[in-house]
Amino acid sequence: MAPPPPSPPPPPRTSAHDREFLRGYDVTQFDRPSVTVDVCVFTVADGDIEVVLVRRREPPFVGAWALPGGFVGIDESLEGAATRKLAEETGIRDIWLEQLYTFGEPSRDPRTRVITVAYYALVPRERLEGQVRAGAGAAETAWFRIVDGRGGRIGLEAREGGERPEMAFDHASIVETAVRRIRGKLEYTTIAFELLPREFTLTELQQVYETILRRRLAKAAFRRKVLSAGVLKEAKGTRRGGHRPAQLYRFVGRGR
Amino acid sequence: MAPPPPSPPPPPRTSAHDREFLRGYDVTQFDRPSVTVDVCVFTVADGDIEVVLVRRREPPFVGAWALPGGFVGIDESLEGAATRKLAEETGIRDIWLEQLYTFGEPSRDPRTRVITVAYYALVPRERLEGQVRAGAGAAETAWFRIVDGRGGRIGLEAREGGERPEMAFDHASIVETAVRRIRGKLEYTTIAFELLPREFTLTELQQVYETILRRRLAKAAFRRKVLSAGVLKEAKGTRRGGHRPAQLYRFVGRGR
DNA sequence: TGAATAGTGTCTATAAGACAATATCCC
DNA sequence: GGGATATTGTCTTATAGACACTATTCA
Repeated sequence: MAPPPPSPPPPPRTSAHDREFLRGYDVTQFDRPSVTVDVCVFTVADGDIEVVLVRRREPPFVGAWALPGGFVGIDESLEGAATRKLAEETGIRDIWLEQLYTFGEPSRDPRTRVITVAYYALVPRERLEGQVRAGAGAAETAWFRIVDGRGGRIGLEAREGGERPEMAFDHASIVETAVRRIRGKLEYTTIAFELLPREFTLTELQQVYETILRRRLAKAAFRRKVLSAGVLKEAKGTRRGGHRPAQLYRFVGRGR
Repeated sequence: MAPPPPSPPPPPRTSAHDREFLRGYDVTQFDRPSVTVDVCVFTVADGDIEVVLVRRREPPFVGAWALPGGFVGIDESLEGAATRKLAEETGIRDIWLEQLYTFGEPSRDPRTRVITVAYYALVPRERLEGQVRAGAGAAETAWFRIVDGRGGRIGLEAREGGERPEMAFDHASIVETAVRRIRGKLEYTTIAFELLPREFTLTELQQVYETILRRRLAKAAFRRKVLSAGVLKEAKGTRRGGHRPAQLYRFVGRGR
């Protein structure tokens, strides 16, 4: 092989010509959509997936349940906006967050054209005890169990009385997309660990998988597979509770 | 189980209160980012992945290579905008398209705050012969081979002389994200078939997999797996060429 | 000691990888 | 027939699922 020739220094990101153009650039020359973020925060509790919603106290959809979210600041990153709105409206902070999908049908918001970048978050149940409270723009926050309905639809569990909570905008569709994404990624990523505290037992891990996948897994095979993946490290103690104590593990990812 | 009570009719999507509010709603009360779409069109040719780029003839980044894309119309869906801009700038139309990710770092465009919703598309090589041409806003279009560089980076193949084509904005990062996504989804979806014509041989299918995954696959195992998946139907003819002719297949998905 | 859960061992069925044998075409 | 590729068969190895057995704690 011939040795590679020396590479020239990279050109500047903006040229002098560009800078001149930019001075005369008018951002108002096009009609622009508004951009929001919405966040689906999920946890696993007692064999169910749950999502946190806030009750709207401003139009549109006053009184309906919505995902925490809101407008993106002009100098704010998308993930930054998602983190900020989540903290403002629900008090939840310092959690794992990942972009889900961007929903932009022209009719999805009755006010005007609004494109929303949806995120999903997974959080251990314990982290939330006493932490969730209604903040700015939210009249109330609550957890809703996710259930699988007929026709493969995924939605909120019906209340006593049989009616399902009404969701604002296309947020029901966003939640459904998020649940499908999590189910898909569960098997080839390590997102399950985001739903568990720092230390956990293999049975607790298996319960997370069983809840999200909606089926029982064989215990022996599950343990073999998880342990051979080499992403867990034995922790010091055990979890005790009336029976044989269970070894605690910690997620360490590849290596270490 | 108790029989479910009759469910009340769903409430209207917007209430009278909402409508009154909307009459007075001022969309200009917030600073709004601009929103664009960008499209990564990939094909597989001669053992390489290739992406189509257009040379910019307007600032910023005049002369640099960019993904086909542009501003989203105020009443236009995101996918509609992606389809439209792709046709306008490259002449490519009627192809499979899927949303990739939304890039929104505040500094990613020197003009103003621009959030871009990126899409990726897969198209059979044959479909493009003579179809790709530079259109509105593009000085030139060209195909670039994708190569894996040191440190796990994915980028454009260097030209003769050793320099790599300069890409506008954060488009190099978008292309890299798209290639990773395709590599990941190849194994658990049927996107590979989007890269092949209506009828193809199993060897051609295997070559698509080998190109994208960058490794040789065992022929017997590959055939067993693909055929047992039940998504192919034998087509009428064979592909002839100096050797034993190969059976043609057609992708039919589940069932039929 | 018994109930309950943790953890391990074994057998079988299935799938993946390696390798080779056979089949069919064109020249 | 020879070259080249298509297609199938077989053997080995790895993995998943089912099932049962052992281990440990607390009441």
